[in-house]
Amino acid sequence: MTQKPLRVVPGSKSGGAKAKHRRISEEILSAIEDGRWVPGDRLPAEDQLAVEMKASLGTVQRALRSLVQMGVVERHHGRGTFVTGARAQEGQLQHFRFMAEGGTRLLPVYFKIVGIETIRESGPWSSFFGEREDNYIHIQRLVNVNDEFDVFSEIYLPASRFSEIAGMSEATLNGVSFRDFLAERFNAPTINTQQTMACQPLPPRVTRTLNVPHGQYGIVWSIGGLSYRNAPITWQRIFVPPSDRVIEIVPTSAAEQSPLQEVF
Amino acid sequence: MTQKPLRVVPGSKSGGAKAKHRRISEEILSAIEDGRWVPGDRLPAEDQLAVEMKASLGTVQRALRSLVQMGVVERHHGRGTFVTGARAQEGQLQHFRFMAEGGTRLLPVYFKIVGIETIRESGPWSSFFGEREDNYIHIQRLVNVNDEFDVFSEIYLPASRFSEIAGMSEATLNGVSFRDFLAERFNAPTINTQQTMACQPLPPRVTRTLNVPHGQYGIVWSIGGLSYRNAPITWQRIFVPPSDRVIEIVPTSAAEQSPLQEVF
DNA sequence: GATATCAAGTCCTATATAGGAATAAAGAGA
DNA sequence: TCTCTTTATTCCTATATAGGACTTGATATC
Repeated sequence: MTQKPLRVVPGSKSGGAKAKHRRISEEILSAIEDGRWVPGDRLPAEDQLAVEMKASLGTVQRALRSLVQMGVVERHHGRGTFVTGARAQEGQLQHFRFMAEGGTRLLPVYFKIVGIETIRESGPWSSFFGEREDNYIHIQRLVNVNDEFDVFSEIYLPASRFSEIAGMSEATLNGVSFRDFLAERFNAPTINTQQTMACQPLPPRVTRTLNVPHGQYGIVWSIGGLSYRNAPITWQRIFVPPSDRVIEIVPTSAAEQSPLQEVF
Repeated sequence: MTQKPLRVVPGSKSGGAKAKHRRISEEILSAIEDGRWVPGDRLPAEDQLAVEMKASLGTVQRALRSLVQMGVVERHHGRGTFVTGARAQEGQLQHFRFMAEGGTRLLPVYFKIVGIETIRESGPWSSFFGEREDNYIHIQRLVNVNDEFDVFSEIYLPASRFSEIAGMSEATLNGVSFRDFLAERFNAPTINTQQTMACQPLPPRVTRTLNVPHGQYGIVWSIGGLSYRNAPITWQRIFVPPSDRVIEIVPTSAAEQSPLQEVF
């Protein structure tokens, strides 16, 4: 009796063989993840990459376009291809911005650290980071917006990866953007986020710090920060008390969600 | 004396001549905007498009990839290229989702219209739509989440474009997703959004409808819906009273902000 | 009638090649 | 010294071509 031919499941990517342009993208991405290239570095020219990768020019170009799309590299006509640095948004938080109601001008913000500690408690952050992690650095900050109103921000970092931070002084950390800081010092850029929101009573430590009535309602906004390949790196929570100030939600991806006419 | 050669400003796209692949993208996009192709339609095959557009296959493919990126078309191996329909997310609002705290399951929602009127007042919506529009259809809805808690939603539509809706009965409009409805009936898909948020006292008509105490604080969430080429089509505002329920923020772009491994 | 095979249509990947355009640095000329 | 020109490097666009892979429907076979 003859061997019955294998019936290939429709829709399956036969064998999981990845396209070459994709393999190249991943290879370059891995190199960046590993720190073989760091933000600001120039990659080899595309024709040279083509030789190294044993691919044609067009294939390498396509791979690089994917990385541009992801916000991992930037390309400049005539200059080269560069690993994207965490570009600091002057005086702004990174996942959202403040503006006056109806206005267009962004409002400047200032941070002040009100507490750093290492904790073992679990909470929403532990399910975000997964079960392997059990020590967290917990940093609480007071965020002032345009000298007018305050927001409370707290960040949870896995202690194993960022242990150096636990030893830093408040003076060192004051005023820094953690998004930039982690990207530059730890090669852990935030590429994407997971966000949830609710209107709830603010916890006592927050109402005390913000100097609003005990039990005041506010927006409780949780932001999980993900890096390359969706690896979790930060979990933060923002407490926003009532105010006229309106928060503009910015895109969650580093690949600056370009206006449509720029997508091409 | 000889004519001084024109000094070209560095960085200028000499003459504004657009790349061919981009011109093709825009041509197809225009056809879709004009309704020459409607959601679900299959576009001509890529090699046929190449002939029509007097371009090579690779160029057409690149143009089509841009449109996929924008969420305007979908391509299926072996089947064809299709204009993206507004895919209904069963029982879910379109700009955000509800889930229980810490849970992963999305909660179903139900709409009930509590008021339709045509108004002339101006407000945040008028600056969003621009000054030319002065009549708006104002639709207020009660949104029930999982039989457990309620949210208030209101939508402002420019009356000139959507006048038919003003004449529709509540029965017709009850339960529909306006995002899908506008996409299908008016060829006005929401491609992108502008969002702002604040914690503020809920207005009386909202507290009455939601049956919460007068003056209760809540999240006031404004969402401006934009279509192709960032043309404004809807302005809506969601009032979220306090609750344990946590809202998951979904990406604002129709181009399903794919997880990183799918970007390639 | 059910199943297997085949063929056409379509998208997907990849290559080799050509010339254009932006940038930066080296060199020529006043 | 300053300005202009040239050159090398680099990215950008576009073409023509080849073969592979998925889907669908028609055809042949049992």
